[in-house]
Amino acid sequence: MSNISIYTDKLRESGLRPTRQRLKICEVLFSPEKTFHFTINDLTKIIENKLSEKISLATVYNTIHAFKNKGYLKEISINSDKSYFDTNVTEHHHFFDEDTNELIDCNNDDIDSVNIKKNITGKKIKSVEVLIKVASDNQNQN
Amino acid sequence: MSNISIYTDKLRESGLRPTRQRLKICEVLFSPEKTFHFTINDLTKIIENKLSEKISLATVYNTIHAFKNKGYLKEISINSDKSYFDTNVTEHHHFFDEDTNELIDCNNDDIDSVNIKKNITGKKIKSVEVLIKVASDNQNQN
DNA sequence: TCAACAGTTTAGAATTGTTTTAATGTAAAT
DNA sequence: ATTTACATTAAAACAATTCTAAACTGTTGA
Ligand SMILES: [Mn+2]
Ligand SMILES: [Mn+2]
Ligand SMILES: [Zn+2]
Ligand SMILES: [Zn+2]
Repeated sequence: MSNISIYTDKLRESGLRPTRQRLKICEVLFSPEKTFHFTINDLTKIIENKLSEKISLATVYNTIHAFKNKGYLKEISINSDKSYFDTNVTEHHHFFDEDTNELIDCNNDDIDSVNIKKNITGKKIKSVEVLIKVASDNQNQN
Repeated sequence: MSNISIYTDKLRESGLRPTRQRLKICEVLFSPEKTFHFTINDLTKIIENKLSEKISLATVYNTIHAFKNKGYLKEISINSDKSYFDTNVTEHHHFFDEDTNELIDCNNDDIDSVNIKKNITGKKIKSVEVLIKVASDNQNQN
């Protein structure tokens, strides 16, 4: 499939030139039908498999940050160990499975929209997100 | 005030002996009327001011983790830079001010309780928390 | 055509928050 | 008192992320 022009557009929109490495990142991120969650390490490994060649961590970080700033990716903080990124850039909620450290999207019709009665003077709400931590029954609570 | 026996109890309950350093940590954490949010660095500085003496980071980390495991503190992840801790251990929601990097508690009557219609098979819900990111109007969205 | 430029890749170094280590010190139990 | 277990500490190790600077690549325009 010739998604390549889509990828070059996204890169240019993000202020980046389309290069071999960056196009491969795009392929991994934007060709799957389903959105997904990943860490920088996940992504780097996937790319090195597909590319059969090393890619520099600096390139991955740079590209991911540019996409995040442009709004083509979201960053999700679960614990402070490492960052998770999300190719689903719509505002949505998450389950986090503490047994497997896995993030699971929550469809908007799985949660009633959150009704906030308070506001901070002089501040605008930028996002409202719910995080539901789950674990198998016989598990020590976090 | 003689909160000291309260502090020693909390320490013992957490599996720790009461020492000068740990009692000072307790005083900073548990004597204020209002709950508050802090980072390890915040806390260490406060303690060193009150104590007029250095305290080892390792001691602070150990004590804070023991309290967290016992449920006397909560850990909150906002971004992956650093951990925030909360002396308010009830389940509650937060505003996060992106301009100042400040956490603000959300009273339970400021948000309708979140209604979750989906569940993950074999998993129990451990917590449900809402994070509302805010910023001053003329601000670039995260 | 090809030199000059702007932006890119990369390995490795630096930085930051956190955890571990191991030597020394202190509280508690006997 | 003596012994034991646990604490404190500075410093080292660690892991995620960011920065650096040298080599590289694609583009531009003389
Ligand atoms: Mn961050
Ligand atoms: Mn870190
Ligand atoms: Zn998601
Ligand atoms: Zn709070």
